[in-house]
Order: sequence, then C-alpha cells, then structure tokens
Amino acid sequence: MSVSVQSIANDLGLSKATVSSILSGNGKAKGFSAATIETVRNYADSLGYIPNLLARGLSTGKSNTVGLIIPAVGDTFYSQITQAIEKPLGERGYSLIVASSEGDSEKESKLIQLLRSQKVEGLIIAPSKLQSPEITEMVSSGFPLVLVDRYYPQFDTNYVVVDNEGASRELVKCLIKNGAKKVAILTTDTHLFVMKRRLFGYKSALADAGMNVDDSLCLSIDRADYHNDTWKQLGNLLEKHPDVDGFFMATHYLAMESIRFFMSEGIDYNNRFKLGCFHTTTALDILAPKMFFSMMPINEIGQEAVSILIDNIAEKKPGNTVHITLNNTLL
Amino acid sequence: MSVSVQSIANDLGLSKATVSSILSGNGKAKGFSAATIETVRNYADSLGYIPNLLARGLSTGKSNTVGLIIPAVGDTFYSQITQAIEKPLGERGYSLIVASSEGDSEKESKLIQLLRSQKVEGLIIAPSKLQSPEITEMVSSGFPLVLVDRYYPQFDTNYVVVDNEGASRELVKCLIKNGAKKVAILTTDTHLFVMKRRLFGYKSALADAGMNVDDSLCLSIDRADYHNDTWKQLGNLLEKHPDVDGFFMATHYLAMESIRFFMSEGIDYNNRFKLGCFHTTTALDILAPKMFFSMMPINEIGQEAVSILIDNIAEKKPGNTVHITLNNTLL
DNA sequence: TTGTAAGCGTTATCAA
DNA sequence: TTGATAACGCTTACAA
Repeated sequence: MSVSVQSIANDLGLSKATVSSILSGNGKAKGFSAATIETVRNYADSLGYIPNLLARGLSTGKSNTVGLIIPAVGDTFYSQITQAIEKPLGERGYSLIVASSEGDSEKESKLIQLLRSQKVEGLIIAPSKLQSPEITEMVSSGFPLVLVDRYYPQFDTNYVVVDNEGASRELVKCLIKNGAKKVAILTTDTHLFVMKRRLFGYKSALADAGMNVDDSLCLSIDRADYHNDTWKQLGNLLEKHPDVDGFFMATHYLAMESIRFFMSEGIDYNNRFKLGCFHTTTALDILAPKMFFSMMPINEIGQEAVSILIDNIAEKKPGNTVHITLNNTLL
Repeated sequence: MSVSVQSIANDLGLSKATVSSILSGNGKAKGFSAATIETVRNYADSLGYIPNLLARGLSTGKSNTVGLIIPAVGDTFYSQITQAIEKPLGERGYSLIVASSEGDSEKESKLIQLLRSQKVEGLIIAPSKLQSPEITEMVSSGFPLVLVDRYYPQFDTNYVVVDNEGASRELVKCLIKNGAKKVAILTTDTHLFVMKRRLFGYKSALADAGMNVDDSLCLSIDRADYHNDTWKQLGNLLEKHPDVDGFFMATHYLAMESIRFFMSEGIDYNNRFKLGCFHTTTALDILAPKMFFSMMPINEIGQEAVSILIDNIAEKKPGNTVHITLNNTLL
C-alpha cells in the first residue's frame, strides 16, 4: 500500500485530520504542538510521502492547474509564448497543461472540454479560427479565460494582444521613409482579425504617405500550402510589378519562405528591396541584416496573461474583462 | 450547483450507478435498456455535462495524463520533441503536462514530485544533468518512465536516444571524404554523456582516416555564455590553426552562432570550410547550403517514447526495460 | 434492467 | 491540542 495521510495517521496513532493539517502547512495555525508537527513531518519525509493532488483537488475544488491551448506547440512563436506563460505560472504554484489545437477549431473545442474536465482553474487560449460554443459558455459563465495573440471581437473576453495595426503602420512607414516607393504585403489567413489589422495598418501607412493602394500588391498566401503558394504568388508579383521595391511580411514564416524564393531566383533581396517583418524567427536577422522587425513583446504577453488569469481565478465573481494591447518594438 | 452524475440521477429518477455507467460508455455492456441510455445521454448533453476527471481519477486510479519534463520549452528542438510526443499521446486519449526544468536538476526533482502528485500515469524526461533521488525511486519502484534524448548510463531505465557516436562518426567521415584535411569540433556541456559520444564519434572518424586528433581542435563551449564563448574560442582557433578546413558542430545553436561569427568576420565559410552539424534548426540549410546534417528522427523518437510508456503503463508489472537507439539520417 | 453502498485520498467543520 | 465525520464526484462490486 502506498503512503497516505491515512496510513501515516495509523502508524503514528494520530487522526487523519491532524496529519492532514500538519502536512498541508496549517500545523502552526491550527495550534498543534511543535512536537507532533515535528514527528509527523519527519515521518512523512522518511516515507517519501507524496500528496495526491487529485484527492486534494476534489476536496478543495482547486486543482492548481491551468490549461493553455495553442495552434502548434512546435512553432517557434507559440513555443516562446508557452515558455513566457509557464514561467510566471510556475512561480505562483500553478502547473500548465499544454494542448495543441492544430489550428482546428473542432479540436480546440474538444480540448477545452477535456481541460475543463481536468478541472483546470483557468484557460489561456490562442484561438484558432471561428468561435466555438465552448467559448460562449465560458464567457457567459464567467470561467477564468484569457485570450492571447488573437481574440474574438464579438465576445467580451479578457485578452492580451499587440497593436497589430499600429505596429504594421509604423513598420511600413519606416520602409517608406527609407526610400521604398512601391511596397507589397504578404499575409495569410486573411480571415483572421489579426491579419486584417496588419493589412489595414499597411494600407493606412500607404495612404498617409499619399501612395495609392494597389490590391495586386497585397498577396494572401494559402496557409495550408504556404511553401508553394508563396513561390507562385511572388513569382507572379515580380513579373507584374518589376518595380516593386519593398515588402512587408505579415508573419515570420512568410518572410522566411520569401527569402528562400529570392535566393533560389538569385535575387539580391537585401539590396533590391526594403524589407519589414512582423515579429521574427531564428536567423532572420542574419539572412536579412537590413530587414526591419516589429517585435512582439513575448514575455510581457505571457506575464500579462498570467496575471489577469490569476486575478480572475482569485476574485471568483465575474468582474470586468481586461483588454490589454501591447506595443511592439521596431528594430 | 453544477451538473454531476448525482444531479442527473436525481433529475431523472435514476441511480448514480446507472447514470455513471451509461455516461462512461458502459451502458450497452451493462445491459441497460436502449431507452434509458438515450434519455440519460440526451439529458446530459442538453445540460452540457462535463465529467470531473479528478473524481474519476481518484476513483479509478487512472488520470489519463502523462508528464513531460524538458530542459526548455522555448528551444526549437525540445518544442519539436514535445509536439512529436503530444500527438500520439493525444490519439491514445492521454493529455500531456509539460514542465520545463531549465536544465536545473533541482527544479527537475521538484517537477517530478509535482507531476507524480498530480498522479500522472507515467513520465517522459529529457534529463538535465545529474541523477536525482527521484529517478532512483522511480526506477526501483517500477514507475512508468521513459528517458529521451539523453539517459543515465548508471540506471536501468527505458530510453529512446539516437546513436550519437555513430551519427557523428558518419558525419565527420563525410566531411573528410569531401576533402576536409583538418576538422575541428565544437561541443558544449561536455560532461553530458550525449556530448561525450559525439566527441568520441568525431575522434574515431579522424582515427579511422589516419588523421591525428589534436585537442586544440576540440572546442568546448560554455553553454551558459555560448554567444561570447563561441566567438572567443573560434577566434583563437582560427589564429592558431589558420589551415583548419572543416567543422563539426555538435549542436544546432553552436552552428548558428558560428555562422554569426563567420559572417561578422567576413569569412566565406561556405567555401572555405566543410561543415557538418548534428541536427539542424530553422534556416540553417539556407545559411549554409553546403552544410551536412545528421538529422535526428524527432517523430520517431516521440512515437517510440509514447509507445514504450503506454506499454509500461498497461502491463503494470515491472518488466524489462527497453532501450531504443535510433539512427540519424545524413543529409 | 436497475439500485445500494463502499471506497478513492484529501480537506473542513465541529466537537471534545 | 487533537479527533470524528461528512463531503468532494465518480466508479464498481454486489444485490435486487
């Protein structure tokens, strides 16, 4: 039999209540004698007692666990987000259950259910696509929830995002200021709010500069087949607009893929174009030393998300939702 | 009050046992009437019943959860390993609790305790450094455990690793075959078994080729300060051995950092050196198109680890430990 | 075909 | 300063 509060109590001739209070740190507060406290602690240690958190959770209603749902664990961006969330969470005594939605909203729904089954005390989600009934339910029931990176405009949830539009505008302005006369944009998943904002930021920067917006300069890459689609669309673009002299890459892998394309075509992209990218990824800075980056504050995102979530868990009552929009840093 | 087996039973005028059996899918098997099964299911659905897995776990002794401990969630390699493990695990109905040891063996110990507290049914660990008493305990008690990437030679545990020595030897031989006459190696954390094997593979390849092993060609980079240390040691090396014409990078970030150094020095590394790297990371292939890679079979590692763990969980009795050594692929 | 009751390991409320 | 006992929500013999 494995060692439990019960077994310790039996061995020591004490009651479960006594052992439990002492082992969960309330010994002093409850007024047990220093001697008993000592005895119990030592005995438990010597036996290598490990509390059963399932039982504790069932009893207290607190699992000390929160769930994180992201589109892809393997992606550099999301894995950094995960790290930025796991750290402050761990410091506050919570464990993280990470699940990957694969960008599939059905799987996302299932995962929400699963995690709630596991009695996570709160959920941090980087949403995939459409709204799900589970989200609706959480919103209306006031379940602690924080959306990161993306959010649903139609729902009143907590969220931590960046100023996609402002950051994009600033970045494109920077390209223009550096001499770009004809700037194209590469986006993907344009149905996503986030991408819409980036596109909007791009367009407004052009407008501000008195340049006209040409839709044939706005490439929307098919996410599922971005390798081929990037090559194809970039090829077409360069043919149609040989004088294009600037690119705003709306996300890191589009930048990377474009560079692959440029290299294969023997295009001297570093000198021929003014380049800008929303956020970055490994080695982008050395592949394109002159590229401008609008860097997302990953750690801040994690910290804010955790702090909002913990507050929400603590206060119990619904409370007002918190909306945080952080600023990128232009590099 | 939230909806539970109890509340459903009350509402429907049935017993807890009936509702429980039906809701956990044993309705048919237990011989309940199709009508009751229907009623219960529908009612539960309409109320959005979510089973409490803590309670179920406490009752059945199965949490359907396994833990993964890796040195760093944010690292490209480990995040890919995570993905490779999470997927097959999810398909078998298990959730993954991921924890980051930060390469700190004390934190690793704490995490093992925490996860075992949470009643994970098994643990997959990419170990940090030294042995910990927790590992000893798991080994001797037969707790389902699989080590990945690295392992403790002194313990008889399950593990899934790659043939570090063989892969390194093959890679270095390839450099030599391609004309390298004086090959240096960059390693880090040389106290780790894994790195020792890679170093050994390098040395034996040299020996096989009748080249003599010069320790001043074997750089051991300080992991904690690898940026500065790589630059410093590479600088020294090139000064001392201007005729070095090959490099074996024992890990992806050393390769990346070396390239940064070479670029900053204006060294035409792609043509001046024969390059090889143990595994890869984003964009390494385009930064160094001629570099040879000894690719680790990430997905296979994940699959094997999961399958061994699940077997272990299923059979209960200790059983023999399984040691899997996978082969890399030379690209 | 369905119900009763015990048990999983903790915590919590009183009482002693 | 300590102990009895119920409760958390679910599963599972065993009865009926």
